[in-house]
Amino acid sequence: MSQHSSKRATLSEVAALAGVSRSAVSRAFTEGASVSLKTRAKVERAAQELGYRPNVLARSLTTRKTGLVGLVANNFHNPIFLEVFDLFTRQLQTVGLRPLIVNLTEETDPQRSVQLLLEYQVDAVVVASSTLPVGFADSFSEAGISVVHAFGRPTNRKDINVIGIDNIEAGRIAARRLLASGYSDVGFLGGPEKATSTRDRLEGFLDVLSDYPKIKTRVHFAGDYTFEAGFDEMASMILRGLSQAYFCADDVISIGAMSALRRANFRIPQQIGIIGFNDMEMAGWDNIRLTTIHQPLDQIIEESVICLTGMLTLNTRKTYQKLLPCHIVERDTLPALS
Amino acid sequence: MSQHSSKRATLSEVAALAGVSRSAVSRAFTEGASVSLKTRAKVERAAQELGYRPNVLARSLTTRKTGLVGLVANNFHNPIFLEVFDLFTRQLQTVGLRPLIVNLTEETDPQRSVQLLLEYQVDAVVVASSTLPVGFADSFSEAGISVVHAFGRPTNRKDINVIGIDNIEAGRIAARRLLASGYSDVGFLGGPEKATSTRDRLEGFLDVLSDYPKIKTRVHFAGDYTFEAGFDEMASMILRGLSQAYFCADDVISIGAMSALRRANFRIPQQIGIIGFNDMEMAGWDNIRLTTIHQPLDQIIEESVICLTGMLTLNTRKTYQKLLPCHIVERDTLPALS
DNA sequence: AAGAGTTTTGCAACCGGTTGCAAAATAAAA
DNA sequence: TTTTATTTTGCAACCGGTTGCAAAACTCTT
Repeated sequence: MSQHSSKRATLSEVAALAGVSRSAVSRAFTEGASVSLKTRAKVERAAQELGYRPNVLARSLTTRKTGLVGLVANNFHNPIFLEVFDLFTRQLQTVGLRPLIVNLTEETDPQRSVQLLLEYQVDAVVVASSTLPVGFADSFSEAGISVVHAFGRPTNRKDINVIGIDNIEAGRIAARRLLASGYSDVGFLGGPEKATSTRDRLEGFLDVLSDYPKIKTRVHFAGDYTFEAGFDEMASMILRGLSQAYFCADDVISIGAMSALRRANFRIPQQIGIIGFNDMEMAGWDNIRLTTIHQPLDQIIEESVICLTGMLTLNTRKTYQKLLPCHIVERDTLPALS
Repeated sequence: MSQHSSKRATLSEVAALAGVSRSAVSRAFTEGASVSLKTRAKVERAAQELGYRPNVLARSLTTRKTGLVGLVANNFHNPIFLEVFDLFTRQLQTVGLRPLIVNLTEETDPQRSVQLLLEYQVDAVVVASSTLPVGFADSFSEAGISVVHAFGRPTNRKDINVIGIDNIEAGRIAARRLLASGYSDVGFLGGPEKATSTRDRLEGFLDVLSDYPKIKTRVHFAGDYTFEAGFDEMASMILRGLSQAYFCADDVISIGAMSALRRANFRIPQQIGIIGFNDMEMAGWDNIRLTTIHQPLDQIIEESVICLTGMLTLNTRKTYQKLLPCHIVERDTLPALS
């Protein structure tokens, strides 16, 4: 029967009620500490009575573990991020860690976010973004916080863990797929030109196509990983002349682009082929059915959390850099292969 | 020049380096505390030198304010929630509060979440959901944490703040709009039958229609606020016979339903009219253009945060229950009104 | 220069926990 | 029953801060 005065019960009060020392209470609430069953029972009864719950923050003062993990992101307008969020929060809470979200907007000062997470003594930071300036993750590491950069690009800095995909290879996969459909004029429609993810995907894309000089290649960038950016860019491309098929470096850009194409009465895939990137939930919706490159979200996030807990429990300092493979999932925006 | 030893600098170290007492350092970092400019300068230099940042958690021990706010949600599969998330995290960080996310899944024990937030000494909790069992928010309040239920339903419990919309009125608005188009056979397609939001919207919907006995009315429920649920339910409705227009009590359900209709070659709005609910970003996308009832997300969230900060600064205990008005945004899934 | 008023400072206690260490209690061996 | 080994317990110091209070250091008068 927990009782609820406005003030929260404390360790000492429990100790008093149970008739034991404060240490005893502390030990009763610590996994694997040395307490007899007798006292533990007494303590538990008293705690129950008072509705006592240990103060994790006070504890963290001596244990130096807060269980807090900073989750830094800047892409709150791409629906895939909801999936990322869902997976991260779930995974983290299953291993007993609590995500502290930082929404990096244009207004917020990145350096301030670093300080903020420092002040909250986070055990580690996850940077979940492919568009953050290279070197942003570094500043955490410089401040002495372990950091894993999910969806990041490998780096030769030894103190940054990176779990992501090989964007260059993804670009190649897309190019090869378009070649397999026999197109002779193909385009790339990326996200922000400065985003490493877009640059890498483009690099791989061109890498393959450079072996086929007869195939015409065009390159465009949407300013953002958003529907509007995809729509607008495609709308202007329509006026300037189109390729036969496009690799859009993000699903939501693909959807925007397709929307512009349909509005201009192009039929997909008969007249224009599209291959996207990410394979977000929505790509499989019946009214979209986007052929796209699947990014193994759940694996990336699972590995990230594994990496995290690894660093926290045994605090090994070995760096973890892992790129997971992508694959195409065929739907209805490219002609079926024979 | 901050220097970065592996260990973080502490108050005492700064005090030593600056040649002042620990209290002085503490005061230098406290807004409006009594320190001379001279000492403040000394402290700031030393702090800079050591890369010192105060430990917020240690501070919270005496101040009894952590700056942490629990953000509890269970709808990580409805794209609108990304918008909710974006707004909440932004708003909270502008007032200096940090969101601690709890992802309530089927596996997680709700009571455990309550304890967890208690252990982390959150200053308050925001429950952001319209589908959580009535009385869930209560358990926080019972545990002595102030709670605001965003998107909730008004309650006569005096200790729960509710900021949301009048779902019953929203149902009425939808019904009137369908009447205005002259339909004589209309349907309701809700979310989970037990969700209060769905029940209330239905109540309002039927309330209006009960005055028009000649108009045929059908009621259906999708099991979930998801695309698939909307798609599947509509698919089965198609087999059982359709009304002329539907009020779908959520945008993502609407999109699923429309997808099923289009696949069965129904034309929208010519053959079947649809009005949704929420007005999420995607509803305005060019390939969707859903006529829908706008829910004032930003206002709800802004008010929620205002309510929160109100309770925290002046800790008034007066309850705040506010329902904001909704309005229709006309797009292309209902015939235009003359 | 002494006194009164105001601001700044440091001491020491406290916030709610943990933990090394030695003493006390218990169990096992002789 | 005494001795020895093992487990359990409480003391006291500590984690990194804050804060009431009285003393110290400044002002400003007179």
